[in-house]
Amino acid sequence: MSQSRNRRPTIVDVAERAGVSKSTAARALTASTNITEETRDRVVKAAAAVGYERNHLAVGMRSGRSGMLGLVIPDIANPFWSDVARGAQDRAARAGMSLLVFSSDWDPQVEATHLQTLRRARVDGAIINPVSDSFDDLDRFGLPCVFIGSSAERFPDVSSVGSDISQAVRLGLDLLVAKGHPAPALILGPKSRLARARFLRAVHEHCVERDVDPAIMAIEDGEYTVDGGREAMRRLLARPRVGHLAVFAANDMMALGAMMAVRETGLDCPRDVSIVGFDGIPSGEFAWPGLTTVAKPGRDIGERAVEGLFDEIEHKPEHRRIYMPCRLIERGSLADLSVHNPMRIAGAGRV
Amino acid sequence: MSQSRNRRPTIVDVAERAGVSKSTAARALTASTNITEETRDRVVKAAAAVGYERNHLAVGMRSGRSGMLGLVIPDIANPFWSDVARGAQDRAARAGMSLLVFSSDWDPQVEATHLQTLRRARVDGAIINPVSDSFDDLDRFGLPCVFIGSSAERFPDVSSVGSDISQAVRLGLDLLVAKGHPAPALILGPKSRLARARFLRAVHEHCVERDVDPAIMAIEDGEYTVDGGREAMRRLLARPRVGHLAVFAANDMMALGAMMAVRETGLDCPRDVSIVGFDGIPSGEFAWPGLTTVAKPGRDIGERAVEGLFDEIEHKPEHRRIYMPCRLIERGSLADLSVHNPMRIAGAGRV
DNA sequence: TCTCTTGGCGGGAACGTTACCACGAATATC
DNA sequence: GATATTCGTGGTAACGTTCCCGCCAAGAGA
Repeated sequence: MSQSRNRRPTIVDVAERAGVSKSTAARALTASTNITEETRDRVVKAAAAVGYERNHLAVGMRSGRSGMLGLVIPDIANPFWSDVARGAQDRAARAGMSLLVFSSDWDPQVEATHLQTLRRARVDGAIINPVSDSFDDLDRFGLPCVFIGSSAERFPDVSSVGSDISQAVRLGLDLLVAKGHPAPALILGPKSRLARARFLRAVHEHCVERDVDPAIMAIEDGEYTVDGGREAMRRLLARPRVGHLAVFAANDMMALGAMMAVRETGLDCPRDVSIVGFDGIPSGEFAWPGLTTVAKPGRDIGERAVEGLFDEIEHKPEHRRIYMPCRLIERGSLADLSVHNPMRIAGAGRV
Repeated sequence: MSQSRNRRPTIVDVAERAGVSKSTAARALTASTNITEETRDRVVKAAAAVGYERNHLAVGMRSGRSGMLGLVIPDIANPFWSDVARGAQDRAARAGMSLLVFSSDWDPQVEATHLQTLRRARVDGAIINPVSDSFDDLDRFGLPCVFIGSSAERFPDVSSVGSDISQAVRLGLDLLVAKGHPAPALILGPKSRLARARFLRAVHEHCVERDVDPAIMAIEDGEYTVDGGREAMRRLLARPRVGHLAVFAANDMMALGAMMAVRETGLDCPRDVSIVGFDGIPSGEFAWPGLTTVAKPGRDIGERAVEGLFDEIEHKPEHRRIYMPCRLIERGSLADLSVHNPMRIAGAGRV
């Protein structure tokens, strides 16, 4: 009588079956204090018997903790961001929390909508790659919040997790120098993007350390896409030059586009042109030649963002900015022109 | 007094400010009946003034609808599945619903845990790529549910959305035949996988229609990975053969691995070996030569799955099985050996 | 034996929302 | 002009959970 067939069992169903009050049933199923081992056992058995599953909506309402986290990224279908999502999801699941995932498509309007949905869903916190330059909603957002990605830089009073661009650029440039390309050309993103400035600053720092004038490096801009990279590379190839051309692209998609442009021009990578990318997307592995690149630790960034969010939710310490180290992936797109390379004599450079 | 600073405003805060009862406030903010335009206006203004956001936890508890959907896939970082997730998320968002995303990593144990989390979260329904062969939890799952992927085939009494393998195989085989490869070799998945049988059956059907004996096609098995494809291709190349070798791989990763094996053996694709893949992952575009493949409509599958789930939630009609058509992506990995191809004389085959 | 403490348990309120019902006023119908 | 209908509004219960408080019994100490 107490439990109709099509209703999901509640804690009172469990209590009735175990012959205790719902308070006692709740205690048995949660706290470990003030309860006889024998009573607890009876309740647990009753819960299993009726197929009881705790209603997290009710728990969330009562406790003010929904047990859910929000993740707002530009595009879950983008390999880098899906990697971030995977890391975040894993870390959240390990803590018994669920992840609400949204794609903003780099559209501030869409982003605002998703943030509102997050607030309504009463998530306990959110991880956001902010697309809107202003992010007016921030003050209104009113939830524990961690930013990810380079655009997070704009908001000094919010904790953030990103990749260590400076270290990444150093990694790429060191390799280029070691392989005999002391002043590679640069393919960068649009001037409006903050990431571009960050990248360029890191390059300059590296240059002054080596006592080389940054001005001698050729620079072309483009959108962070395959086509953007292709166009930029075409312009680079159209410039007068002597000998081998080395390129450091600020994004793997652009690097892949650049590689296409090289091939379309009838040249060969890495024989005539060397290319180093930045991101570490899977496609780089299957390109030919394989794309040498500096890989961002997407998954780790996702994990650390969740951990940072936990801090934010629980202790509210000082806001922190975390930069995750990137790592080099050497494949075939970079020719070794260094003096110590025996291959150099044969003029091959093929890897 | 009514609204302390650190509490989020509720509907009674709105009601007090608008000078109405909370019932009226609720009506103004939801139903469009039995309310004066003037009153509604006052309430809406009051809601905006106090920064009211409807609490979906409470709504869900009261209405029995949480407004959330669950998605359980093997790996959100896998390009195909992240595409599915993107489609599902878009469609859900369009209906004002949120998506809880989980990765099972092909582990039945992990899957079971996620399903339990979904039930506890009181999602209104779930989209699942079932990994466990038995899926004992299905009867216990007790939620509206749509399966996706070829493994869904095992469960006749659950609605499912997948790609039309039969049509996809036909597409690939038709192209191979048209380009002068009447009996390509096949690289398939492990014998234990249902998808393998489905693929092979479709090939056989196509063969009988063309009056060719399927037995003349060489077959190699492997895991659905790059290495699996590489090994399979090595074995294929080790077999005695005359002239050009054409291969139809049941998975893009395997196809990419096969392409590597070809290169590692000192042969050239597509001059010596033609390769056609199946999936349509982005990496295929950047490989060299570009991978000709049959693309599964991942995003569409995600969208349709959500739509099917809506049907399941609302009307509960008959269970349905939906097969989404795949589409051909022609790139450079398939040589044209047909009699009508002028290039054939030159012996190039390069695209 | 009486009081005091302790541990186990039940009753009730509260979280924020919406559905249902009742009430009064205004309009429509005869 | 009396009754029926409609419309706008307010009060209240309920969704399922947990927390606080009070109660009772059992044991300890005087």
